[in-house]
Amino acid sequence: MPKQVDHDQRRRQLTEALLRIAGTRGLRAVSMREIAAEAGVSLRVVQYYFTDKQALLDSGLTELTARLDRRVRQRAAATTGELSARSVLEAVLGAILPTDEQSRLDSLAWTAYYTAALTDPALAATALIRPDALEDFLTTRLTTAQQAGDLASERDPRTEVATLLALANGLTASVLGRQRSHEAATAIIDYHLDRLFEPTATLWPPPD
Amino acid sequence: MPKQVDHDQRRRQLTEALLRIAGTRGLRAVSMREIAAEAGVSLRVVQYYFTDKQALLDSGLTELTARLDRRVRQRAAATTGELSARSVLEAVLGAILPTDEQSRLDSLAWTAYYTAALTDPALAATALIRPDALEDFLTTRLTTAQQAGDLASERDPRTEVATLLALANGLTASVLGRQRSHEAATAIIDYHLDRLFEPTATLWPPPD
DNA sequence: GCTGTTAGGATACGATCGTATCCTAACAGC
DNA sequence: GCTGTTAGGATACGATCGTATCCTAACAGC
Repeated sequence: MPKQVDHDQRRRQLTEALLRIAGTRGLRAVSMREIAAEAGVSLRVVQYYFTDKQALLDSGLTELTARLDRRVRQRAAATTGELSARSVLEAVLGAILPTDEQSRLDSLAWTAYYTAALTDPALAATALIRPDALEDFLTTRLTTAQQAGDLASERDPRTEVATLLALANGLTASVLGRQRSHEAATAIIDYHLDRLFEPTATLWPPPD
Repeated sequence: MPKQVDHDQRRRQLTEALLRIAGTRGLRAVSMREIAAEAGVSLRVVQYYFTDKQALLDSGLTELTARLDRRVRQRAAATTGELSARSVLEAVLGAILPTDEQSRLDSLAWTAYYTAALTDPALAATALIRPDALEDFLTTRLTTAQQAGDLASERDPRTEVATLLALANGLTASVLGRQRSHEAATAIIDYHLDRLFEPTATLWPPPD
């Protein structure tokens, strides 16, 4: 076996180049030649390590999913000891919102993929999977919190989780569009969580 | 002046063809020739009525904005007499969520435009305007409701409105991705509004 | 009826795209 | 040292893109 090259490393290098382009200039700007230029290799190398463009796009989507998953887990792990449902929610939602430049680029690329998948059957199967696992996990957490008395009994945990995830996605869109800062988005989520975990009975009657 | 043709009508016809393509096959599939085919005219006609592709895209975006605006106003007008803040919010949020096939197509096209604008300076100026007018209008409505005692005094009207709009956008994304039905999305919004307009003091103490 | 403008048919331009092909330098195994 | 495989350079393919150009049929104004 001559000229040993780490194929996985090569593919990673090219996938990262693709995601940089997608995050800065959009999926529209992603072409085989642009990826080659961004990765500093020739067009032939891109062709050599991926059978076709679709395989490259699939790889980008897989990497993006892995990155988001990693971010969520890292945030969750960072709240060691802190096992309250609220801190878990804060970690997950904080991982979804773009904060630094890198997560902004990834979030942009993800949005581009999601939107493309809405009208592209080749991407739909991979990009439009329902985030069931995350929703189930958070719902379980919230149900436990409710049983412990940390959440008002008339609240529905699953609906609350669905609300929070949709809210985080909606806020992400506005942050990407620079309509609000990520701090402003975080403040809105905190406000919402404040109301969610408020004691059931307020002590003063409504003024009338 | 020979051969009188209604230019505005022609441009509308072409703009609608563009939006049909954008809503079904994405902005990616929008080309001068595809628009011509969709509108049932020759390429030359498309060129004749729009100086270039960018002008056509701008026209599509303008029309889309007008349609959304029209939908919101129609829903608002349909709740005649019903002047409660909640019914106004229901009307606006219901107009944002895709319900029938037409609003789904428009919502898809809008999402495609918004996403493209995130990485395309030529669209950014028009597509990424902050929806200040709507947010201000709803905030004023909610503030009035609060003064009338329909909203708990510790709620912040502007944050609540921002939350609702972001929630509606997030839910729209999930409806477009067929991750939930528009009925399920509406139920989530109703649930949220139930909590928002709940009497301040609940009558029972939290179980502990 | 002649003339000038308008609406649009026909065709071609260079650029860029994904993909295919051909070829060679470099090295592992014998 | 010869041989066969691998990694990648060079180049070309047909398709499609936005745009430009050339030309003519149809009609309003005189």
